[in-house]
Amino acid sequence: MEVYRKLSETYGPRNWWPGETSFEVMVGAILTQNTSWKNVEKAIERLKEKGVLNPKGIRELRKSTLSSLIRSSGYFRIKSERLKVFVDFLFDEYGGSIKRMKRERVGVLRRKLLDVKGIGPETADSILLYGLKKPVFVVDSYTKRILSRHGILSEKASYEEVQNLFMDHLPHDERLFNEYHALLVHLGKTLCKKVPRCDRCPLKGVRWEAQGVRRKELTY
DNA sequence: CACCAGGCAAGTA
DNA sequence: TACTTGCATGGT
Repeated sequence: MEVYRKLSETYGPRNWWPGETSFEVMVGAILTQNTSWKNVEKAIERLKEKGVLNPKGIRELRKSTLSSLIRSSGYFRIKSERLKVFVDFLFDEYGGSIKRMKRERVGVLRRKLLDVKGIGPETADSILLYGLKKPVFVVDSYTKRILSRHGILSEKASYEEVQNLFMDHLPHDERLFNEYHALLVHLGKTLCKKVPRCDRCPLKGVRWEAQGVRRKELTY
């Protein structure tokens, strides 16, 4: 928790996830796979202009048309297929209603999402946390990198392993998980890159013991 | 020019 | 299970 407090007081509220509706957040979660958010924003904007940024709109678009609208987000052929498969799932399971989807038990919904082709653990958890406000911790490459740089975990620890490290030792609070992950991404983007800038890192000297990890002084 | 960005699935051994 | 490759645009 000391890590969270430090990041929070340094960077302040990150206001994640940008998006006017739950569905918009879910679409963003798929489009941002291995892609910069900037490129996704343009695609989201084009979908809005066309008035199709809703379950019915995506469902009724031709795949080729959808591809052209989301071109800026990269992997556009694969992602148009993934959006199609996702909205089909939404209609098959919940009649196209996000509200009904939200009523599903988290554990059940997570497993169902993981069965959807094109939705892996990070996308599923982003949909749950940022789209539906469920208390699920999202792990991404920055999270892994930061933890491994600090010697907490191996660089190739499994997704669940990293996720459990947080969820086993933090209160299951949606707002905390939201802010914590957003802060880790911000730190990753600004300082914890391939060539790290540890001299400016706000976590210099901070301990992770509140994570349930044995005391470990960070060394820079 | 190279490298990266808020991953995932499919193929191979 | 563990590794490799394809997917693609746009910014630095």
